[in-house]
Amino acid sequence: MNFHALAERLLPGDYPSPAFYEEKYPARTLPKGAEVTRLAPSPTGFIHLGNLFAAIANERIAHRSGGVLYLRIEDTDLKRKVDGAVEAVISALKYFDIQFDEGAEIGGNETYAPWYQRQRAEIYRAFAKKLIEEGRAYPCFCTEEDLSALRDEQTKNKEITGYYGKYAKCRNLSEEEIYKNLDEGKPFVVRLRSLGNPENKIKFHDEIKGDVTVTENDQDVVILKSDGIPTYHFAHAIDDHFMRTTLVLRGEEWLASLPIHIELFDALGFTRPRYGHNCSLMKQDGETRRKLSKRKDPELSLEFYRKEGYFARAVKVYMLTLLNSNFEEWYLKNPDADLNDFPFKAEKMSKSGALFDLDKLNDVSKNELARLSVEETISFLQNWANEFGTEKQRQYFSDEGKLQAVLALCMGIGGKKRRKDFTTASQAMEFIKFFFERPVLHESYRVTDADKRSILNGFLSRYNAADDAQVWFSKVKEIAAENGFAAEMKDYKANPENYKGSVADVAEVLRIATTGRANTPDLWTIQQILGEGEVRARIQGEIV
RNA sequence: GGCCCCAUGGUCAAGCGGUUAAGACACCACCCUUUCACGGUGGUAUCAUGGGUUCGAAUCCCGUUGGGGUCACCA
Repeated sequence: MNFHALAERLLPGDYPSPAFYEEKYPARTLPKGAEVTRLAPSPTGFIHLGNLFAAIANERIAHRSGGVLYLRIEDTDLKRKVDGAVEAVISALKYFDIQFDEGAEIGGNETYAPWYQRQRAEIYRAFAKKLIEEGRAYPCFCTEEDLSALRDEQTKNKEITGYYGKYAKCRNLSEEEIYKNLDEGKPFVVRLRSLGNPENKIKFHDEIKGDVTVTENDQDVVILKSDGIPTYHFAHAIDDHFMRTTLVLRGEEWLASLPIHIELFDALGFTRPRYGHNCSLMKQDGETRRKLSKRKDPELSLEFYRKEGYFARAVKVYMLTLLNSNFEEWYLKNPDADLNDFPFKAEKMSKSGALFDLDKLNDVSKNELARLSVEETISFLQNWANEFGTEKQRQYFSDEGKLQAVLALCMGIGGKKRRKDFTTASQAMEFIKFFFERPVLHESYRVTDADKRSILNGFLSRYNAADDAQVWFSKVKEIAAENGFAAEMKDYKANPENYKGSVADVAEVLRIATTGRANTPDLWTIQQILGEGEVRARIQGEIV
């Protein structure tokens, strides 16, 4: 068979030689040990926690080593394209401080452009043509029906499915048959002529999983689809070679196709990059757990976390604790260090998939938010409110002095210990709501209606906003004594049967009347912030 | 089903042949306290299973079980 003639018929025209491309996309000059990693999403525009998880790992490894992180868009499948998706990916990741050095819509080092695979069609065809010329690839005229019939038959016979060996019908088509099909205008794909034998095992070192054994590939995989666009596998080999990726860090769902990639790199005469296959983030789904899925878990989209108002750094810290098991310990020891100073290591990544734990994220969030100053908190809350808050919430920011006082109280500024009441912006806004809006729903009082009125009236007759906290509380004690409640906690604890309750119960009545809630930060301070008129009005409103 | 990966408390996990099997989250109790939050002290709870190897196994080997992934002209 004249492979050159066939190649010319299949992919007519002159294509540059491999040497040309080797020169066009030269090896990078980078310091020793520097890693070139990449993110290569398809442009669906949807990113979830799992993507962020992988993105952080790639970013850290590139930048810790003084290397490069680039963004390549795998748009070989037209069905997946969504407008504005690339910008959405970039901005979502930027929110978590993940910056690309080069790539689609970013630019940077133009040497390795373009970063959209559709714009790289020529190079894929050049190498496909070369493989055809070498007899390592061939046209296949099988239709989708042929293929699914084949699959059905193989399934029925309990054989391995796929296009391989004796099942690869078009593999040994005669020259006449090929040209006849071509003359008839039949569409074709280009398949790799696999030389592998699944009996052979390949020992392979994975940067995360360690030594793994994989089976040699024997599938004649499609490398060029009928529209002349490469499949992922082929594009991966070409792009990661010519973009000079040193470390391919990707999800472990790719481990199964690693044999294909190994054979492709060999067939093309490229040196393989190193690989690390990271486990995916899992989600509890009923009795079992499964990989996060963009279809099934919309609540795990990054957008969800922005809407809830999770603090970006908190999400990142949590991801880091899952990513590198020694991160948490390091962070405890170096609470003030830059996160980027953490010595991130691929080999410290877990081999088994971690269950996403919202409790833990919330705990991290509380701690992170408790590190902020009042000013930082205001700007964090305001950014959130401007985008996701209600009109009323945005008005909280109009009286900045009041807001500062509220936050200082709720965050425990000035006290010995910071409070940790805030987990997200939306929750914090809800938490401080009663300072700005009269509570509509009050928690139920636990004293009798008569006691409630008596306590509230007793407070109103004594209340003076000029009182300091001590005087104020001594008045509360008076009210307690007057109504048959113990003024001193220790008296109550000693003889609970002698009292209706304690001063704590009295304070609770005042707290609910003032804020609508049974649990709040210090009540005296709250009343100071609210002002005498507002306090009286609220309490009066509860005496009906 | 074939192939591959994985397996320490409810969750994330340390551990690399000898430990009372760390730590964090969650949970419980107590302390602090006018409530809550914070903080403090203590507690419940883990080596999937069966065989080896070894003086000695969570750690090494084999089987079993369980979980996950993958088997496209999608990535």
